[in-house]
Amino acid sequence: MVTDCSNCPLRKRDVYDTLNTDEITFMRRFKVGELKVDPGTTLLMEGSNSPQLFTVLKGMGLRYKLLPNGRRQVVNFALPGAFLGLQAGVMGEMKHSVEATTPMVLCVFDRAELWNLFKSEPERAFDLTWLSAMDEHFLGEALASIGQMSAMERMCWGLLRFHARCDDLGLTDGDHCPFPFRQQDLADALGLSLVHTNKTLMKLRDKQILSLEDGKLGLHNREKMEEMAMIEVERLARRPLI
Amino acid sequence: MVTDCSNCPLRKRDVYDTLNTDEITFMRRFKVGELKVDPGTTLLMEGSNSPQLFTVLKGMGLRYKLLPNGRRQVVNFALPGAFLGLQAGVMGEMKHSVEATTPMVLCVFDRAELWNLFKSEPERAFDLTWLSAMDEHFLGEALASIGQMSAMERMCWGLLRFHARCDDLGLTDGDHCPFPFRQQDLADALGLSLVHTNKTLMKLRDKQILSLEDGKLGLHNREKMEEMAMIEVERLARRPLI
DNA sequence: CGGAACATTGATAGAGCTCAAGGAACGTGG
DNA sequence: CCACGTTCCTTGAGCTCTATCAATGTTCCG
Repeated sequence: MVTDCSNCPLRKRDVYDTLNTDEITFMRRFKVGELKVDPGTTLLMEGSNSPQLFTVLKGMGLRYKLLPNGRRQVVNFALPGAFLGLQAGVMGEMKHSVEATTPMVLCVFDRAELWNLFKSEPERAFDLTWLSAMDEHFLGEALASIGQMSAMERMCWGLLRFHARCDDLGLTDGDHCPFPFRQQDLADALGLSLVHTNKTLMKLRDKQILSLEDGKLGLHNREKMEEMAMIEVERLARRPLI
Repeated sequence: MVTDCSNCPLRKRDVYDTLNTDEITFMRRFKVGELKVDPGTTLLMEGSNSPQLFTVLKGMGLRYKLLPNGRRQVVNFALPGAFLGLQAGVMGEMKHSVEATTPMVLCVFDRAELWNLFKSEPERAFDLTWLSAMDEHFLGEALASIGQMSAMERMCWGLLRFHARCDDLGLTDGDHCPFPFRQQDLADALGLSLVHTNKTLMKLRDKQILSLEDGKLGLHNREKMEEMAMIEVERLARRPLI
């Protein structure tokens, strides 16, 4: 049973822009199907030129780059609402891979239609650029964190950001949000070793600042974390959804 | 004397797409003027909502983020052909600052016209998204380098990338290319301390791998550098120019 | 000449890495 | 139902890479 765009579960959230009838009609045509994948599935591969673009409907995944020396950099987390494959869409080649961490459900779009979107749906095209600029913003912030902050600061930054993103999506329950990733994934995202990631988490647990177990992350002292991460978590007014 | 779009000095380079007459007409209307600035001038400020967008015609600058603790992360170098201000254009706020390092000449565009560009010039809109995706690609690579590589590897990566970019623009002279930045800038770009940046450069100089003096960077053993940086420098076929 | 900006170099310390080992949870097959 | 392998988390020890501190050198300019 495929979800219809007019009934998109994501779009009901406040953070997402609403669409008029014509726009929904276009999206319905643009969408060619739905894809359900198991954990561990590679959705897009670095260097490949996928004929398909995706929007995450449910579940979580990882965007990452593999280095020739075997190391891995997690470039971002893929949460519901994320648009995957834009690089292949405009540049002809993915610059990172995307892998499912949990079971996922994705809207599938035909890449060949992307050009029509730019030609006949300038609002959607604008939204796409918005999403791209947003990804760029996030990457810039990640770069600044990894380049300039200590392990403890990075950890607070990363988990605060993740929690805030979940909050926008209505996935939080009080201080808690889902966190289906391994410590190794977190380490690869923050540019830390697994061991040091574990020890840093332990310190934060000992201080009752956070909890992380059974795939649940709990932030019990966000003020302290924001202080260490040197950020104030801004809440997004709205964001587009493709 | 303002450069006319039909006579754009950048567009003559092979790497840039060519435009037809209609497209040039639009660009001419989109372009509202030219700006010359001295070294040190801040072109765009993080958090601001600039009414203007720029394309770099001549000169070089830095894109950077300042952290509350006073540290700075250089997010990218701004070279001729770079489009500045897209974040403010689509998201309403710059997420990093841009500063001139050398004297610069910039094409100035009216941000209010950006929406018209999306509505009436889908090819240009597509190009804009291309540029945004390219920036995202670069940031992802930088993140992987800073997150996963040693100081020596990062240094080789950064300088190779910079040199290759200059090469695309025809700014190289044999192994040499301009490098008007301070070691502190390089340090802030690579997430290293100034002292360690200096020592790493010294090692590479001692090994005759590179030279860096009088604002000129020389790569004398690119093979070795590529080996350390774990990259192969790909040459871009073409890229759009706004 | 004095000061500012930038590059260079040595000494020291510490944050974070690697190596190594053990524990907990879980699924599979005998 | 238990043994065993696998995956992930945890912890200790030692070491190294890189940061920080401090000082000196160089160039340029007012």
